[in-house]
Amino acid sequence: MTDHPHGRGQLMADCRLRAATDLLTHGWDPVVLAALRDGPQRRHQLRTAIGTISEKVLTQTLRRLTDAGLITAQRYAQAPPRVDYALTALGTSFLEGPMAALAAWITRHGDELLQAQEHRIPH
Amino acid sequence: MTDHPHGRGQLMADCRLRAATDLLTHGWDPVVLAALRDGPQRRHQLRTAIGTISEKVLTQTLRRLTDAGLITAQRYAQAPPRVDYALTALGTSFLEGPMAALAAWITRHGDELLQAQEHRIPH
DNA sequence: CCGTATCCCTTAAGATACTG
DNA sequence: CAGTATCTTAAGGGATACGG
Repeated sequence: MTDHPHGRGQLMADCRLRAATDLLTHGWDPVVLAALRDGPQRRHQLRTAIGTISEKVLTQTLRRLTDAGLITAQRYAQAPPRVDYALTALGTSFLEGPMAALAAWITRHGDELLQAQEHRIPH
Repeated sequence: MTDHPHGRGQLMADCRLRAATDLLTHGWDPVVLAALRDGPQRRHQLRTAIGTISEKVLTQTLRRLTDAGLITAQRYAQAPPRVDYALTALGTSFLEGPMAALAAWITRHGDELLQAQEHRIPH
């Protein structure tokens, strides 16, 4: 879903809307953003805080969020190297806007959602 | 990302949060939900309204949203068959809550998002 | 410590032909 | 018209070993 050779029809033809929804189609993006909520984190701090993310996926996620302008990568020229990741203003607004709305919706309707899925008959 | 044999760490360990974010990891889900915004639609109406969704994917999406309890499938015993898809109260609340928040965020910050991605150097 | 490079598996998604 | 079946491609994700 990263590239769009097809488009998703006129309803979401707006490139901006696609770009934003893509921030959520990558399941780890919200996790990493949430992990940065309380201030900058070094890479391995993120890794341990999140717990089960792989090296590769963490790298991809950080790069994608950096490219999108939601986080910054502050690099210190040291040995051993050190990199601090932090939310940008854009990232913070995304966290406090859409993601907060999602979290709020879950606290209200999450039970219904889970309940419905329990009734699923495993084909 | 449909199943979760791994979990996403303690930050998002809450199953309800995962269930909700999964509604957005399937890129077509928001599109179909948005297409139902103005009332019930028959299957082929959705197909033409959306434009580029394939038969299979439309079926999968409708089934997933139905299972999640966000939409209903009203079946009429006719020949030729007729099925009306409509938002449930849960689906409407999802549309008016998280998705509206996302749309609102885009109108404010979408430009910054696109601008950042333009500066991406294609590896 | 911060990443990269591989290898492998799973799945979203597209295209098309076909059934009730 | 609604939906299934089948095949194919591309990409996400996991694990681990290696490099700067």
